[in-house]
Amino acid sequence: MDKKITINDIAAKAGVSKTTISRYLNDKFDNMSKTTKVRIEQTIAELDYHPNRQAQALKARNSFLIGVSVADISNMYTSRLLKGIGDYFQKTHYQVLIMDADNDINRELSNLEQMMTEQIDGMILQPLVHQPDHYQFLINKKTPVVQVDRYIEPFTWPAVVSDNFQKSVDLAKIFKTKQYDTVIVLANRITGVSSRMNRYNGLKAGLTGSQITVHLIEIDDSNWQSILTATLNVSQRTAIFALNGQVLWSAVRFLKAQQLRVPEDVGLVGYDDDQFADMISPAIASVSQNPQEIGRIAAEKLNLIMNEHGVLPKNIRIPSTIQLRDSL
Amino acid sequence: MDKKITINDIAAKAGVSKTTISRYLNDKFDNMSKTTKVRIEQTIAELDYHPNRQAQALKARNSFLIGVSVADISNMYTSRLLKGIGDYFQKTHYQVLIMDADNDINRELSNLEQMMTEQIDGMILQPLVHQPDHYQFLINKKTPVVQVDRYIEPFTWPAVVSDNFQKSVDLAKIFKTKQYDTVIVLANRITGVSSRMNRYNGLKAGLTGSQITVHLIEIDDSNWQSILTATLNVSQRTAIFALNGQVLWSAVRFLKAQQLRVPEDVGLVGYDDDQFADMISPAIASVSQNPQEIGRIAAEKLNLIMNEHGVLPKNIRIPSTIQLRDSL
DNA sequence: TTGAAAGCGCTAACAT
DNA sequence: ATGTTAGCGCTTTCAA
Repeated sequence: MDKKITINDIAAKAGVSKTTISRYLNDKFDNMSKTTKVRIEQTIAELDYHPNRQAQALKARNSFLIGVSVADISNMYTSRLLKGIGDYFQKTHYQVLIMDADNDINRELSNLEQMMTEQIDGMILQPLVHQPDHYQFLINKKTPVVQVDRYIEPFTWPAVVSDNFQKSVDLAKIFKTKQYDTVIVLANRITGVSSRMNRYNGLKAGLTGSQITVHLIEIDDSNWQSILTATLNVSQRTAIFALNGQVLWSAVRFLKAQQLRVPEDVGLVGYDDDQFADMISPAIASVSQNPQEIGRIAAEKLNLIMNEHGVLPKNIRIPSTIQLRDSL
Repeated sequence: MDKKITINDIAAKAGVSKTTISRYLNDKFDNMSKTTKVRIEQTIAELDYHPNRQAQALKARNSFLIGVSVADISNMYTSRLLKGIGDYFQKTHYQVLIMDADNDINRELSNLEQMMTEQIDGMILQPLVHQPDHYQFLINKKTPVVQVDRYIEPFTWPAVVSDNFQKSVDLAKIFKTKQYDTVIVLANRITGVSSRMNRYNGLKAGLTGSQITVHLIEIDDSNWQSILTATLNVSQRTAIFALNGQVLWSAVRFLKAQQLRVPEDVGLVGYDDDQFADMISPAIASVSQNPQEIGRIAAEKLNLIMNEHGVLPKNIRIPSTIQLRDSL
């Protein structure tokens, strides 16, 4: 390994004090002679010097690090979310530290602890848990936080989310128009995940006063398939509403295996994964979110909070779009 | 913002010197009285103290930061790659700094510069460019690097990749058996991307001596669709080989629009995105890579290089699997 | 069993 | 226009 070049090496080689080098690094050229400036520039290039960020951070008393905690890094929603966050911070002097909770509460906790040790200046959090007391240590710390996709209640930090409730209300209208008598909501465990709760509750709200029955089936339940079959057997015209991309594909797989036709035997509508929903036959109706925009706005909001304190917590809803296709 | 708690605060409150606190933090209990240990433990818990990583890094002369540079963060391959990398480093004391080049050479360069400033201890690189001179500054720095998915030539750093060439040779056999007379390779620009080159060259190698013609069509070319149509018109039995997931879906979309039947009118085989390839009708044959394993192995390898210097550059191939389905 | 003091690479207040 | 110096939070040598 090469010996690391420091500010002292540059100072010595350029024949000036390290203060002058520091001034150069921080663009303080007001009182610097042209010659000195050029000489420093050359020396830095020659030795390929990069100022040590840890030392700068230590001195400045902040780390220029943003922590991003995601529930599960390996799905499209997250990828696009991260794209948006990265695009924004790319233009700033912050670095992004992404940590994957892998849907494991203990791992999330350990990640958040790590972030504290890294002295992160701010954080974007897709919380695994709905209860604020689980994040109490973070709340106490007063670290700037922006939530994405989901939020804890009561609101402690601003959240940037999709308009989940409203879009389910809209879907309810469609179910009524198409004269379904049963809607099965297929989801991962919804308790404690605000986005899923809102999708479920929005549907029920939109359906009040109608004759349509709503069933919730969680695929974490090992015998969800038999529950689903049983439910289908006792209903006339049923639609399945899959609350995320992964669940949608489980549903498609199930229907294929059971040789149930869509939409003749059962209607189907999902969330996300638009480009694929569009591709299969019949094309599947879905609610299309905008995770990249959610990420971008969250990053922007966080930057605002970090640098001009006192912005109030607020719930920011990014519109999603219902893509009506052949499956309903 | 709360005043940050430092080692001095703990020392003062616990009534010992900061040396002793430091010893506690670094598990040096050999000569520490039980009482002192307990008192420190309590004080740390009470004040919710987290040692400052920047200060530790400055002292230790390394950052405990790993840089990961990916070509494009928003696709499934990358997500799963990152999952593997994260899972590995999760168990170490390293943090992972993920940077997205967004397929932009300048942005990649800027990211790598940033990483130098962050004093990263090591790097996992999915290079955008094939030529070593583009990465010369990195090579000079002697930063430990492991390449993933692709590599620059001649080999400078070890690379963990899929067995691209071999799997294309295997596919060639299948094309022969199924008596195709033309294979169209559909891809993003392959020049300078070793994985794509190997897939293309493997196919040609496997086909030498046969009567089968190979055409390469790059979808970056704005009129790829007309080129494709023209090619299909002059051939008898054609198969399309799409070199990655994204391109595969472009192909599916194209064939659907042209109302060409698969496999009757044209055969189709792709790469990645297995769960979707499996879902559509007809199910599409595809080569299934293992990006999570690639990530894990790369991380492991990097850790090895960083901590026990002198491991020689080597090309590690992770097997992928050909999933033969109805589309061929 | 514990502490004092020096120093990691940088910035900034205060010189000159 | 530039330099001297103290100090950010930590680890480590040396001493007690």
